[in-house]
Amino acid sequence: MRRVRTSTQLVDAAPVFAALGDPTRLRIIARLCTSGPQSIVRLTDATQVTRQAVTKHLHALARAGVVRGTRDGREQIWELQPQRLVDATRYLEQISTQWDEAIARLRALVEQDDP
Amino acid sequence: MRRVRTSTQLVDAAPVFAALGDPTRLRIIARLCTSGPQSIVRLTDATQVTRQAVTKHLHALARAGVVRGTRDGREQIWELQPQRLVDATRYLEQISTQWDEAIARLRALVEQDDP
DNA sequence: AGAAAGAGCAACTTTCCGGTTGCCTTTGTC
DNA sequence: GACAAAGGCAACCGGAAAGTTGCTCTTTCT
Repeated sequence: MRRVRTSTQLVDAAPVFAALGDPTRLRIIARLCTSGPQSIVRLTDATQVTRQAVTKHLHALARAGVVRGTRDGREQIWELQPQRLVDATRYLEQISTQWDEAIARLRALVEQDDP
Repeated sequence: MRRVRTSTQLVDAAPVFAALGDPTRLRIIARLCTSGPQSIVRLTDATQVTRQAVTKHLHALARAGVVRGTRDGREQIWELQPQRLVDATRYLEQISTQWDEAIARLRALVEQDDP
């Protein structure tokens, strides 16, 4: 089974960025990574929306693989799953690198024509 | 004028991630950074949607500061504006770092209680 | 045992988003 | 000047997404 690498990367990256593209979700993530794993109610008072809204956001983040939830008694504990974030970082770095190279080529071309 | 740094960063970061959270837009960005600045029609045949759809996406990207367009004759040339992407990368790195530190603190706590 | 805390499920509303179609303006070229 | 190429503008549509409210269920605590 052959796969085109760049295309696969691209399709994989979009949902992660989409998951990060909401201020409430970003706030949840920030809270999760400063204060560690915690329950929904604790996460809720970090935001300004309902508990159910936070629940939906957590499921969205879980669908993107950014977060993981485990049951503990009557509480559901959510924790960060940083691998996908690292992947996203790599992807952005790669884009910046490619762009820098393109600019370098362009500059070389210009200087060659007009030294 | 005083500003809360983390909050400002958070609010600024969300629109950039939202802009990156669409496969078609990611494809446009990839095309822009491999093949350099180019017009809408050239960008359109890198995707599988209409020219107007591409135009909308470009405006969305411009609103997020990821891309910039200049008029040249009857063509509109769009080019990447990598600063925001670099900012986004920094933000993700910072989150990962904070998370690692939180994990380290947690581990230290556990080993202290149960050596 | 009974109350309260934590959470899940479902329905509903409102707004936004991706995409298309249709038409008009500007610019370049023969 | 006529025609084609590039693009802007506006209306429209279907679906997703964010958020709320209301109810139920399980677990814990007293």
